[in-house]
Amino acid sequence: MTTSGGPPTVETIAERAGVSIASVSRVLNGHGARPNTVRRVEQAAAELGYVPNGVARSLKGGRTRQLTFAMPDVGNPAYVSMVRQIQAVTKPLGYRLLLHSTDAVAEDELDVVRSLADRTSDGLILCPIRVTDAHLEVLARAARPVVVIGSLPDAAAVDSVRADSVHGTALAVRHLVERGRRRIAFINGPADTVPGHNRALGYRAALREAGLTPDPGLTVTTEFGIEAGTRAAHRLLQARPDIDSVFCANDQLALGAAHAAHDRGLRIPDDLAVVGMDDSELAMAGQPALTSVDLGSAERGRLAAQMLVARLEGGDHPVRCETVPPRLAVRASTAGVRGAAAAPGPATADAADAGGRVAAGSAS
Amino acid sequence: MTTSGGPPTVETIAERAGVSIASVSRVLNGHGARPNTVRRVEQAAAELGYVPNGVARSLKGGRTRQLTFAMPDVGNPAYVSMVRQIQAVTKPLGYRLLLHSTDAVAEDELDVVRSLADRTSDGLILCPIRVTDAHLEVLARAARPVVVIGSLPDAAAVDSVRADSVHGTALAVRHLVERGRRRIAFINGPADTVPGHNRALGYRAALREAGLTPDPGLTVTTEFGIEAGTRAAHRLLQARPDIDSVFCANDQLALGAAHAAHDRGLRIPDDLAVVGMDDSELAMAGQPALTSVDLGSAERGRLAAQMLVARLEGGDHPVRCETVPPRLAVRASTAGVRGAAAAPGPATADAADAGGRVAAGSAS
DNA sequence: GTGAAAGCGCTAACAA
DNA sequence: TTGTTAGCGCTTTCAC
Repeated sequence: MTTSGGPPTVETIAERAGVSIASVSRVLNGHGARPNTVRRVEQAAAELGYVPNGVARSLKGGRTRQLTFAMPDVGNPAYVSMVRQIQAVTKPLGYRLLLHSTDAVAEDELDVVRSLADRTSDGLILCPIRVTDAHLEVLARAARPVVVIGSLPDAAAVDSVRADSVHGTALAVRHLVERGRRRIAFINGPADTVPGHNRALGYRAALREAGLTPDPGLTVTTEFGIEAGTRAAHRLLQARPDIDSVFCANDQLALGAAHAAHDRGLRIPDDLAVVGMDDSELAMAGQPALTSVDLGSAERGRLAAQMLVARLEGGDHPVRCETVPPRLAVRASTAGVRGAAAAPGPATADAADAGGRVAAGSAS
Repeated sequence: MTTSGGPPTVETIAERAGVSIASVSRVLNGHGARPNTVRRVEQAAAELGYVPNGVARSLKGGRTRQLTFAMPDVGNPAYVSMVRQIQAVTKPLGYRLLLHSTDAVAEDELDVVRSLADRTSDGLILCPIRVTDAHLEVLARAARPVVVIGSLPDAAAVDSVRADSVHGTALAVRHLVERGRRRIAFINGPADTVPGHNRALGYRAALREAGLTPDPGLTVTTEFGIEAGTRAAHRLLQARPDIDSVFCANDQLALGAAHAAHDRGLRIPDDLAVVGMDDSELAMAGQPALTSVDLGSAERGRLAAQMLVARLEGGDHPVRCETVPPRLAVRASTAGVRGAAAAPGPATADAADAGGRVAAGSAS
């Protein structure tokens, strides 16, 4: 059965053009042929509306030109901005992007890495919520290149891009101190994660650096989410009405905290300064607009994509580990006590500018 | 060359287990074999850490178990909630999800449909910004099942799920009228799209229904975005300080408008009531929380996924076209003139409750 | 129940 | 330059 009912294949074209399938393949891949052959093949292909079967091609070539991105939550703006940057890097190179939402379930993350063995994807960018020993084990045996967005032990032979939440947090605290705040509360996300732990470290370190004594009663831990932020802030303001500012582990929490403050009749920033984290669109949505620490989600996504592509297309090279420095976007929610609005465009300062030593060792 | 250096294949296992590759395949697919054979094959597979090559499987079977979702913008919360629902439906069925951000470029959308011919994906959910004749032509020849999220001519033989922006808009306007507002402005998104056009229709119709005369000076058209909303609202409030409420074509615009109102010293809702659209997380982020029309992004995503799966797995069935009714989430930004806060949980009302006739003909 | 062999659609090595 | 042919790894007849 030569020309059957299905979609056209190289064989269909070969028959129609009166050449062999090898010639068809050559012409279609630009591997040179006699002008006359080229013309006939191209015409036949056009007439039949031929599109090469990508699966067959992949089977032969061993590459699918598909990349996978696995992150905890599609809904989180920080990950969405990673998706956007990854697309920006890989799409022009002809890669398709497979999306995986792990809902922060570790077993799901492991499965994604394991499934690289099915040859369905050429590489993976993994954004785990927490790296366990099981992760390291599975990553070591990964069938395809993987780039991790997050902190890995130095021993792990895996490319990675990390944020620096220690210094990011410090950036926020220092900024509040500079604006004259002294009783700086902290609404942290889940503490049993690497970033959560590092933010707590950065917070305490920056307070001490400023000559302030960390007060355990000023730290609250909760899940991420606007409503969670509202509840946490109410609890905090109830127990400690003396605080003059609050730093939140992401913009959702900060927005929730701002709501709570308004409910209690507090003015922002006069009575309470608020700082968020991630510098997502939500920060602009605040009333007033929120100062926010940008941990470089977009930059991390871009770097990870570039590293993965380099691993796939470049030759072998040593394991890379990049750390993206945090930046502070200053807005009206931390304006000086005089209540003056911040400059129109958000002022930014990277960790170094703000007096930070971006120590690679303690980075996360 | 039998057992080479690459990853294990059916042949590797066959050798190790001392059986034929056919038996390996049968055992691995649960097609019955002698207990002893089963045991030996399973053991060999386990020892080798065998994972079937998905590409080879697809080539043979003609299905990739991959689905594609193409939408205008990964960053838009409305599409993100579609992604989440699509995942929820398809992941348990063993499908992977390919994501495509078309940036609202029509040619990109067409390419996605055309590329179905490469057999790399089993089906597509397409969310076009505007359906042109070229779309219809390409859709008619699609190599794989497609479900469109959006409005299609009745003649198109393509499954589709549509929102009802006409009635969604009317819901918002009626609600404002009920709350005693009379000078209701409208900040619309790009007007040269089907939804943009329909929102304009719904706005005017609802005003007339309430006995109010649409005033062209009260409608402003702009791009989507928080800052665009702020600028549009400033323009509006400058030219027409008499307005008592504003309806915005999405939550970003509404948030921007709320900012502008605050800047001008207007109180929400007392001086200006604000209604958004999409009922995204941004609505909760407003100060006060924004009343918002939910056009059912999540529901549309879920339905589209179910329709696609039905098309792929069920037998043939007639073309389906579902319309998702809008809902109104009432929050503090439209509280009554007395300034009382809305009930804690958002009250919702579907189009029918609010007195609408959900006419299929005019739906979009 | 099991094995040999065909073939999914393509690319590339080899011959002519 | 062109055609013949051998696989890529898998599933599935078809004999035995």
